[in-house]
Amino acid sequence: MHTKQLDQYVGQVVTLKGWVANKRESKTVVFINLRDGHGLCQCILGIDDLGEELFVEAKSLGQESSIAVTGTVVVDERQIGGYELHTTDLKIYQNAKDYPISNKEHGVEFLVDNRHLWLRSRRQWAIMKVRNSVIYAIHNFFQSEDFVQMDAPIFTGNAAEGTTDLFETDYYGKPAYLTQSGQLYGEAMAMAMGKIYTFGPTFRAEKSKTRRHLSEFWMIEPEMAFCDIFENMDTIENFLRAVVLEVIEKCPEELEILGRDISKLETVAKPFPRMSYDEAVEILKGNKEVNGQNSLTVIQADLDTVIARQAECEAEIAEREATIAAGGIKKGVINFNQNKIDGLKAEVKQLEEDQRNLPQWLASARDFTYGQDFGGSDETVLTRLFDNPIMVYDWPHEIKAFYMKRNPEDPRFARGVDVLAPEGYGEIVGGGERETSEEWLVEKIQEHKLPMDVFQWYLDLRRYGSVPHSGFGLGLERLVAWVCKLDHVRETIPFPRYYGRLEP
RNA sequence: GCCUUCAUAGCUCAGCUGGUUAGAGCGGUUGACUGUUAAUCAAUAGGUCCCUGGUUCGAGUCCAGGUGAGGGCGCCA
Repeated sequence: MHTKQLDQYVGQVVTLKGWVANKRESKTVVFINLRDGHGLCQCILGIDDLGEELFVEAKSLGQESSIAVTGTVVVDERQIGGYELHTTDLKIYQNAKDYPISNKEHGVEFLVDNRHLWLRSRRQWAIMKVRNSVIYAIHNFFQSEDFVQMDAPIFTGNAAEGTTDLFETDYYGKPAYLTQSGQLYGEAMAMAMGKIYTFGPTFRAEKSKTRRHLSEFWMIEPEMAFCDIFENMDTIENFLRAVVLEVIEKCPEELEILGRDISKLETVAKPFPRMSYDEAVEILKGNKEVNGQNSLTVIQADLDTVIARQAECEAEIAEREATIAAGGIKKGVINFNQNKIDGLKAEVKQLEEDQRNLPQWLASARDFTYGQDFGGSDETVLTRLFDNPIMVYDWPHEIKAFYMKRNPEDPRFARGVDVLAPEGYGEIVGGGERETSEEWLVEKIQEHKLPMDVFQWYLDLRRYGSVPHSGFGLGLERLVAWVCKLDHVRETIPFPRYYGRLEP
């Protein structure tokens, strides 16, 4: 029995077990918002129903105390969830005191330090539910398409894309690395099973302090035999569309709590724009328009909007501060204004950040040198013109991994594809068609100065029944961050690991 | 690795061009009051102003170094 099942028990006596999310008390009645992991329910504890002794105990309950309440389920439209419990009995498992996370605002560091408790708050609950649905939808898609799920090893002796940024461990006296990608193993498995996908943790020792990097994250890597880059792009598009639409359908309440504008996600039903690297560079540099819009002027306009908004915020702060300073108003009104001011000041800080970054991004896009990889800011500038994920393919082969297949019609390019999410979320998928020629692969391994001996088993795949094959890697946390429209990927995983963070 | 912003009460923040006794709200405690929704009202406790050194008659405030954190770049998913 939990709070999401109350609709089946209207008028009946039930017992709910959970935690005190919030409490308001008076002389003869205590209101408790009970949180049980499924939802919330307001419980009314009256002195006449409980008796003097229990009522006094109820009054003393601190936030996050664990309790069981028994009472009658009553419909009440005003309440979260639509029901409330007229309580007649109370069992206290523990009366918790001094719970550190209040219902007020907190800073990032404090919240992450208290991640084990922060997970209980409503927003975090919603994110974890969305993450769960995303994971379920991913399995659902691949299983229904006859992919076999496989687990790639986490200890590896080789490095798919070079040895930098790897976590080294001691493996019976030899160096071993925590996996950066299961792809090479996925390729081997695809030759056995036809279509496979991995779903596992990945480790990168990048010293990145940005809102889209983690040291430990979860990656989904499908690999398909007899599949070229264009079929690969079809799969990516169908896959992302299926996952996002399923999450929208299953998590309306969670997305509502997060304040997510669903219409911005529903666009995935439309085709994803596809463009070559060459075309993307032209758009990025402002030489080519998209739907009559130029990337550079749009970003400049964004900057102007930011400046205007900051002026608005500062005017409102001054106005509210004057209201408080004038005096003669109730404490509640002061609090209300003070909270608004706090919120506005946080927004101003963000806007100031934007004002420092946007001009840099603009310059970076304008001065982009053909042949380079796109940086984080370039991705943001480029995707600003689209309302759907975009797919960029045919990259200069020099900047792509050694296993990427050359375009047979134009060997300057490798058949890689990056999927860039809208709303500034950047690269969520990287993939491509794999090189099939042993000779070209050997050449590339030497070019990248990688140790040939650890790739012998991989080269075997080209010696025994080599076929065209493709695959991609999806970063789970970046996908969840986009679906939820979060500021930072660290909120998408229960216990984030990123540069400088190992606890809790 | 580079650039940038910041560090004041348990939490979120204010503290002006340096000035003697360190401020608010929330949270805690006590009381009042109320079908309340981050309730409200009153009282009350709570501080090594991150650390070290410097300038000064005087430093939370200025300077240098350190430590920790936020963000951006590079790299990536």
